[in-house]
Amino acid sequence: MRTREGNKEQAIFDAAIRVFAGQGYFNATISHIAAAAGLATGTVYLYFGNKEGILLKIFDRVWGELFAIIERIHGRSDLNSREKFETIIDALFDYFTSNPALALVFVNEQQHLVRKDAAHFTRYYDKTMLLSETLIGDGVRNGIFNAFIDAPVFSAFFFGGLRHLLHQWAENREGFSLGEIRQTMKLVVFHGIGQHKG
Amino acid sequence: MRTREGNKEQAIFDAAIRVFAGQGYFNATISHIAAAAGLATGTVYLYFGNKEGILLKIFDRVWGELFAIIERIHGRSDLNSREKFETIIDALFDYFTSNPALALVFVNEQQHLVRKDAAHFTRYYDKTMLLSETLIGDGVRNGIFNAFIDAPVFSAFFFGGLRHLLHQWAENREGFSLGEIRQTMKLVVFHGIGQHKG
Amino acid sequence: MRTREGNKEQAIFDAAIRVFAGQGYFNATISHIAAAAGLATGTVYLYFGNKEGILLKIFDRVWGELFAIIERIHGRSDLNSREKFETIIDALFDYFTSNPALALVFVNEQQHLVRKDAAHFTRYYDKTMLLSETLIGDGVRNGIFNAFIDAPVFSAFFFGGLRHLLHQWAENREGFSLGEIRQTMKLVVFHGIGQHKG
Amino acid sequence: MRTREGNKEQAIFDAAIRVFAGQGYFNATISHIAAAAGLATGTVYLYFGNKEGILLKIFDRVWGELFAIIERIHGRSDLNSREKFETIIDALFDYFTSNPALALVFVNEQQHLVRKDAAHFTRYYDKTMLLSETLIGDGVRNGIFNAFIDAPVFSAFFFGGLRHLLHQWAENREGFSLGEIRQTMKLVVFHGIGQHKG
DNA sequence: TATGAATGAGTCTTCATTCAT
DNA sequence: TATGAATGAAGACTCATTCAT
Repeated sequence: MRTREGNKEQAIFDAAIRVFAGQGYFNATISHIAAAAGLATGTVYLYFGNKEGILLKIFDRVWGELFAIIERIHGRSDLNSREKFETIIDALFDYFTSNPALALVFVNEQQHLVRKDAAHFTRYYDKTMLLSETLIGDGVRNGIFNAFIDAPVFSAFFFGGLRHLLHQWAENREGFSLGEIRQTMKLVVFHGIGQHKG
Repeated sequence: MRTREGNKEQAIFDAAIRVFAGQGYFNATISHIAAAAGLATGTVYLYFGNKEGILLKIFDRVWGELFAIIERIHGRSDLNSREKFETIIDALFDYFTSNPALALVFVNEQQHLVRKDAAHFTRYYDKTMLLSETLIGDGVRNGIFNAFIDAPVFSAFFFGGLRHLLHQWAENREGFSLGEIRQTMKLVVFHGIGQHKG
Repeated sequence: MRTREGNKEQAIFDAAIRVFAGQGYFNATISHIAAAAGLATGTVYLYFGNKEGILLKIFDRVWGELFAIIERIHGRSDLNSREKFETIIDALFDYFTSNPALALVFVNEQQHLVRKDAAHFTRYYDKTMLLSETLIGDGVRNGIFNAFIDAPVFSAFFFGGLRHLLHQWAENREGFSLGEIRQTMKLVVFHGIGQHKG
Repeated sequence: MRTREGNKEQAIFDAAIRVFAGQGYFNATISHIAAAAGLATGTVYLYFGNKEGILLKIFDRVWGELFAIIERIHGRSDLNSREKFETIIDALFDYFTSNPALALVFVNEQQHLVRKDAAHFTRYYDKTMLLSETLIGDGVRNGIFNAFIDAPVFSAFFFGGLRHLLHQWAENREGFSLGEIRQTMKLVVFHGIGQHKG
């Protein structure tokens, strides 16, 4: 028989990320993805149930990995709350650094899946938010973070800001320095932009 | 719905916002929009060149108005930089408060237009970012803002955070209190989440 | 607006009968049917939900009309059981005489619908069989029909024979004389092929 | 299912009958048949040229065997015409009794092959009809059958009736008793349903 | 203008068939 | 032979857009 040489599923997966990133989920066609993977159209359906299934798998994998990363950092006892936040920022950027196209898909195409199966997709997001809120709560208790912060609102704000920066960077890697981004985020998140005398 | 006296363009405009917000630009059909406006399918094409044209006009109008608002606040001499930022936050939420559907369209569907005509669409965004950067620069010069802040990065972070909160609020107005959101944003942006003794 | 001129639904209906008769349901394509009706492919979907829907409507209409015909004859008090049977034979052939293609579809394509929705499609058949069985029961009671006949089996046998003759005639109208068919059926059904002396 | 020693062609043959009977020729897939035979998809093509070839072989075999059966009975000198007919009825039911699925395929799927290669497929049918007509001619000559019977029409009627009863029985073996069916067919065919006094 | 029926290009998806192993 | 992964042609169906009224 014709054995599976190489990893075609991975090839489709990668091609889909590139194509979705380049033209968006709705403008992308299966045929285009197949061609980008160097395969025939029908082959895609040997590995994925349908177009949406590809996107689904991308998000499942990314969210799964991101959540694992965050959870691991969250669980570390050698870091205080502030250091955890900073480590998370670094880890997230590290995750996407080698694959800007993936960042674009992650940032741009989630909405479609949420519409189709909100329950499935808010799960990861919700869990992540929860972790963030716990982290803030811990920080407040330890006197590291301000007690006046509304954790859910801050978490959403933080996630949105991070997401947008990721987007800007992925679209225009020359215009944005990753180092600058990480640094600024850490500073802003911790100190705000306000000048505090003393 | 019967259309009010010749205001068909507005009817289509409003219907499109509702439909785009509800199902997303790509899942929305012209016929559905027409029906939501109480008009026949073909009538839509008397007022808009094509489907994309509707989305385009929505964004042109929203960005135009948002930019005008921000510009006006930016120009006020009775406010210092911090107050300007806070006023802008309030103004933006005020703008969308009466029309959450518009917020959803604004937050979710811009990417499509950027893909089609990046030049057109980054113009408004870029101008807004510039204004924000100027504002920060002023604040730094006046000792109100920290000098270590990278203005472009902060502006993008701020925009992203704001956008996401807008999204969360629009999707789930019971779950998020606008007052809480505004308050938290102001605090976080200015003070950060870090606890500063003294 | 472009008003519905002629009866497009009927045109599609008729075209579908011709195409289904000519190549069979599965070999027929919507595009072919549309072309046969002098319309664009998409137009078919303005009048029928999908391909199966066309076949369904054909069968619903034919069965409805056939059943009405049979029921009417069954209800006549001026005919005895034998005359009713003979009148039914005539009426059925009359029904299809002007539309042999319809006969072919009726005879060849029912199986597909039965597979999809047996409940829906055995209803008509079952009702018809019931009518036939009642008719036979009446005839037996009146001493017109033999008491030894198993009504359900005979009814099915009769239906099958009729159906096949319809098929043969529709496929090869020169080879089979309708008059001969009707005459033979009546004789066979009533007298059998056995020679009875005396 | 493990294939028994090299009898793969038969395994495919049998599996195809089951699958065709269950879902119909057009809904059946080669992969499904292969799986039902416990073989790989490609293996099917080592034994059959293509999908249609499987159906073709089924019909060729069945028709060949049925024809042989009928011919043998037809040639017997120890039976008169009536007895031959009755023996044929019994033999046909005997043939399918052990394989209802085969009956369903035989009854439901012939039309497809006729469309593809009418010449090939009417041959068997025509030969069988001819035999039937000869048998009737003999009976008439011997005073056993009525002279007024149109032999071709009767033969077709008989074939159709038989086919349909076979179908009903194969689909619903509990509902129809084979004994009842045979008995009724013999009676109806010979005596008709009419009550003959004296 | 307004209508909504008609169009047909464009896509997803299936599956008979091929082919490298 | 046997396998089952790979192919790609074919077809159902959708929907933005057009157009006759």
